[in-house]
Amino acid sequence: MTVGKPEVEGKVTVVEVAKAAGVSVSAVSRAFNPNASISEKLRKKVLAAAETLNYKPNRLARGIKSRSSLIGILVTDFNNPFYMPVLSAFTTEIQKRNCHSLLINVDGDMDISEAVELVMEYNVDGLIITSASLPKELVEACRVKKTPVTIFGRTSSDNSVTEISCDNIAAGQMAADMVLNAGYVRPAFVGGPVGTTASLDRQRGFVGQLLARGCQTWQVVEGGEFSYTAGFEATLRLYRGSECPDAIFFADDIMACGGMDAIRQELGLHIPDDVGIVGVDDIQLASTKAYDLSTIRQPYLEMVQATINALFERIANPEMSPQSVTLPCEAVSRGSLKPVN
Amino acid sequence: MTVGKPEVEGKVTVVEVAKAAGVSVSAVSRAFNPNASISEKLRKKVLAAAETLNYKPNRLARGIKSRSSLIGILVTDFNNPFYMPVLSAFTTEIQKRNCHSLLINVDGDMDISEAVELVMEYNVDGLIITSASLPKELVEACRVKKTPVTIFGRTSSDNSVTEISCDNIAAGQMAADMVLNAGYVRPAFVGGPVGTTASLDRQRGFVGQLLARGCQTWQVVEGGEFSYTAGFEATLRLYRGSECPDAIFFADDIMACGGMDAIRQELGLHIPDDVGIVGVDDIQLASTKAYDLSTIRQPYLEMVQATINALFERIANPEMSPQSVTLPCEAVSRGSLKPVN
DNA sequence: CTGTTAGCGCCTTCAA
DNA sequence: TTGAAGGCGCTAACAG
Repeated sequence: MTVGKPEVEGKVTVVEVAKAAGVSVSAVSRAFNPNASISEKLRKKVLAAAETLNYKPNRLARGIKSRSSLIGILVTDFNNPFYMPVLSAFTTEIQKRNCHSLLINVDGDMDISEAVELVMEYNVDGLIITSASLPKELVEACRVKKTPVTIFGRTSSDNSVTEISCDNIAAGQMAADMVLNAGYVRPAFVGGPVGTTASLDRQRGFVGQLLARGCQTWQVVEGGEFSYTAGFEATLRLYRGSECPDAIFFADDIMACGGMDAIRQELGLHIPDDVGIVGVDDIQLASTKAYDLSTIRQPYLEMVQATINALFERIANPEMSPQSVTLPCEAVSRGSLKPVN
Repeated sequence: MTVGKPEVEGKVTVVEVAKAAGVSVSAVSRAFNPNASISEKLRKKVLAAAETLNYKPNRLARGIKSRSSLIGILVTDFNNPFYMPVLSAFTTEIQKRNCHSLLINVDGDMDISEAVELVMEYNVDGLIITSASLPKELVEACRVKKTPVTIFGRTSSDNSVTEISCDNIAAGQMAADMVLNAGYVRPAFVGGPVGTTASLDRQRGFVGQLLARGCQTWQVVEGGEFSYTAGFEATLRLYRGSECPDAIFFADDIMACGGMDAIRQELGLHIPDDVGIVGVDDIQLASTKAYDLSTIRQPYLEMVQATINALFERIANPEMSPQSVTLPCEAVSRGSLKPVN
């Protein structure tokens, strides 16, 4: 009825292809399954027929019994620019493996538990959770359902679920070294969401290293969340106190950017001469001339790779036990710290 | 066998629930379908049984015959921060309607056509495409399959598919007015990806209004893509020429930020005194103190709403004809332009 | 309003 | 290796 591919009116299913190719439906099914036993000749014939009919297997129907080829991605912090390239990398990697991403936004009224139950309704082959931990009973539920889960950017004590993150304690230590090496003497730490292991570990590493190197004049304030505004306001609060720091380590870059703007625009201080700044992540913004932010880079591409690898390994082999990975961070020196002389 | 919900070993399906509730499977099915005819009493009974068994309908099985409750989202420009809140809003709105997002990254080697064919394999109920147009034959394919499509952030001449965008021509005009009203006399336009209607329309509106108000001393350069780097480099190119502009209108905010950094850091000029800057979008970055960028805001939340509304209307009523919407933009004055006196 | 039954499109035993 | 047949979990006629 049209040009090119014979646009079929009705649905084209295995039955139509089988008919056209003069074979059985199971032959068609097998032709489309990589690890089914079928002769090259038959497969060719089927594929040819499928081509002319413009047949595509229905993934939903397939997913009922076997793999859905759906990977659930639960995102909890959509406002943090850090997750944009992360999400991009996840979808790319997932697509490379002929699977696709069911993206769930866990920001609003939905909580992690609901989200997990939800994706289960789609029979996802695997589940990625960004920066949030999983209640014990959900871990168990996933285990029963044999759905591999990987948590990105978070570590917990127990290893009943595979977690990929960077070494946040080392990140804090590196930040301390950068600050002290540049000659600052009254550093402060501005924390992210309270209770987040990422933020806590960075704080612990930072303070620990300050103490180890004999620095006693430090302070800590809470930011409350990973956001520009939180960094901005925490910084103002910091300078309302009596002990004004000469360097600040922010729990992440977007907070650091907020803090830098507070320092320059509201407090009228100079970076890096009056105050030195360090963040964590190395988001795109950090490398702009406007911020030129020294930071501890999270190797997010490697983290994504590791996450995907771990996930698909366990999809292929569900009996495999969870295996966590912690990747090293890297210090990136830019103009927000005085040069080391 | 455990605490709380009776963790069932085997799969729990309509059959088990029906058995437990002492009803038929169709009763169970109906209990979970909003617009099925079933007495409140029966539904209660079924729901109770389902609750104790911890039953959840299998969406894939359901999707085979009727709605999959999957909405495909095709994203072409994952690097532009503008799309982060957009994506967040899309997922939120879709989830509000008890559907979920199948996110496809069309950045890499995959093109729109492949992506569309792909989501079709998942029987998506609807399809959202961000900032890319759809080849004619795909429009037809979607029509045949009765899958509603909505294009976000783009307009084309033909109205065979519903498109939601903002008034880019008016945006360009507003930018021209802002620039001229602030007293600049040699404005330039820096374009985005060549051939994009959004960029072209902004340019057309901008230049048109300049001419209408008697300004003849303008110029146009190509940026090539919506990115920080593209804006940065196009700006340097601009100032290598003989005609140095005293104001620049960038095709979008992220380009404008790149341009601002080039102007301040590389060229040593002052904003807004030496050069005035205007962008389009009003991304988060634009309102930071570091950039404080005057811009033409795209009403992205309203655009998302309109997109979702149009999409779900057509899902509910597939015979409805496509209907495009163009929303007004809003000028946002900040420090990157001299104040109007 | 409710139950029975026949598919949806595919995969996967089971024989041949 | 191939084909025939019986599900997978759910929905949608069709009866009652």
